[in-house]
Amino acid sequence: MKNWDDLRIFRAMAKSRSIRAAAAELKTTHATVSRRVRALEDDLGSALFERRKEGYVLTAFGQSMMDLTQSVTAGVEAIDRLAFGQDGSLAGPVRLSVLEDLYYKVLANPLDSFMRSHPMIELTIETTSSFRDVNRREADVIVRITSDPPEQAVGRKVADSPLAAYCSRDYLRNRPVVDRWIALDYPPTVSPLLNARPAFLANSLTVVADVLRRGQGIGLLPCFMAEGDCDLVRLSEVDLIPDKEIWTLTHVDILHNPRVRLLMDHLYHAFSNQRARIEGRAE
Amino acid sequence: MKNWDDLRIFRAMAKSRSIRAAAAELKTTHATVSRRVRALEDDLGSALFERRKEGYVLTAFGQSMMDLTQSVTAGVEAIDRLAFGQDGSLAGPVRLSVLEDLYYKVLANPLDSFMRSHPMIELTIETTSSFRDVNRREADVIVRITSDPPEQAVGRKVADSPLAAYCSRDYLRNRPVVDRWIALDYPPTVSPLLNARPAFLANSLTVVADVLRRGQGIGLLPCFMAEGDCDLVRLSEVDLIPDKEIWTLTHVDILHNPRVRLLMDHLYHAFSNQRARIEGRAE
DNA sequence: TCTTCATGGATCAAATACTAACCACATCAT
DNA sequence: ATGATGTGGTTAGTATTTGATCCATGAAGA
Repeated sequence: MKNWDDLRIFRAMAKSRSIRAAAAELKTTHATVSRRVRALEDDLGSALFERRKEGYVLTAFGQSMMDLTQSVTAGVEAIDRLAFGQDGSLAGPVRLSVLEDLYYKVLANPLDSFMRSHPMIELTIETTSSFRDVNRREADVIVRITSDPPEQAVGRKVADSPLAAYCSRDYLRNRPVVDRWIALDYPPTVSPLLNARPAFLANSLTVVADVLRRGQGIGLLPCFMAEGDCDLVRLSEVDLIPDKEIWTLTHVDILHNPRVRLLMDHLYHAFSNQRARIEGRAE
Repeated sequence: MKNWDDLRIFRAMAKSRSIRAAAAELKTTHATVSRRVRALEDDLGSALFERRKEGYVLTAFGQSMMDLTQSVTAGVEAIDRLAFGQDGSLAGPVRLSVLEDLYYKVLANPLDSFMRSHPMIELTIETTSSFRDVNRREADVIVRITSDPPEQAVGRKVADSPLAAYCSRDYLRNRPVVDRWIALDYPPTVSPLLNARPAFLANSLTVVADVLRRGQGIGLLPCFMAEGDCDLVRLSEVDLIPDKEIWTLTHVDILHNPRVRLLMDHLYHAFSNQRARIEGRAE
């Protein structure tokens, strides 16, 4: 193979099945992707993709190629982690991935102080719903709400994240005989399911909380979302419902990087300080 | 990692421990190798090599890197073989690696006729003493004189290659009471060892045969080297000594390439036709 | 000692790859 | 229909990478 780097382009293209999407992922233009893919096909002597109306789709040969690039990619990812882990400097980048709601409700202040204490660390916070892969170093540290943390990752459970029922003071005052239930429809994060048919469904914790604040009904929320919110009241008649756990995670290869350690420690303390509230044991 | 292709340069550099040597292997210039290695070091953030008087030598980090590139290289090699095996065209390149002496004594005419029969095949014959690795597709087909063909390779044994004792007619006429022995000192290929202390040692079959032709003494040679040579006489008093075998080898991934098949078949027939002579059963 | 050879650094013109901008075409919602 | 959006192809100008060359240095040979 003339140019090993073409495999990087090939993989992006195979995954996104579109020249432009691959270009965006690779932070380049579609002209470059097009040219490099064609160069690779010329080099190998066979077509890798077939032009279809659904997009570029792998040929049988392309599929075999994709399988074989697996070990190449794994090697490159391991190299990236090795290099990052090797880096003993306190100055430099760390990337944190965290659910946006968790950032606002729990981590905003602690991360602010983290950045003040370590101004030489370039912290990138990626608040996202879809979780990043620590293997690929899409993020260096991940705060994940889950019940089973992934293999390969290392880290610690920093809190439980139970659910409780909340509503506004208003709603509580003029409470109807039959409660109106507001529910979250958002599988990847938390799954507060009810037998009652919900009157309102939203795929965002923020939206559910907002609707509850407006007095529209009763809803289940993770305690970190609602405890300490002066507009929301917890219904004491409904017990805490154990749900997910909160984990801080990283990869063993980069665990010894001092910036990763600092951030992991800081996160641990941030969660420790707020654990009572997050777990609904406030007051 | 910004550019996966830098790993190709890195590996060449690590193996040759010299910028210029790596450049030669990569068919580029030392300026490029120097730049790319530095670019990789910048990208990874740590030094890969240390400048010593013996040349560039891997740092501890570079050594770990080298280990991790193993799977990358293996993947790329598998890809190369897949692409070559995939190529169903009769027109195109095949590379054959064969010991120079074996080429002259056994394969010269058959390969000449092979090229005449298939003018669209670009046959590259690499006559070399050090054997090529079929895994890396340093050669597509290899004729190897060995007693244990390598794993991973596929092929067939095409002949035994026993040794016999030869000398010139001249020497035989004026034979001294104590024979002068001419011996080969060449481990990688054939190892005709004797208890008698040799009067002459050479590391080339051609040279040994030449010295024998000049009447300098008696020597052991593989039959393919001496049988049919009108200047050399076999000593009937010394029995045939079983030694190595001759194998034609390729990689399973490229076995179905039509050019590889044709060449393998042609080689098999070439050896079949001359088997009696090669195995010392001539006349 | 002096010469020869090979090594790697530095420089700049030439080759190459890249980006930005355009286009034509398809899909989809209005 | 029709305009908006997203796709990939093409091309011209630019930016980057490369290769040829010169240089200084150190090791090996005469």
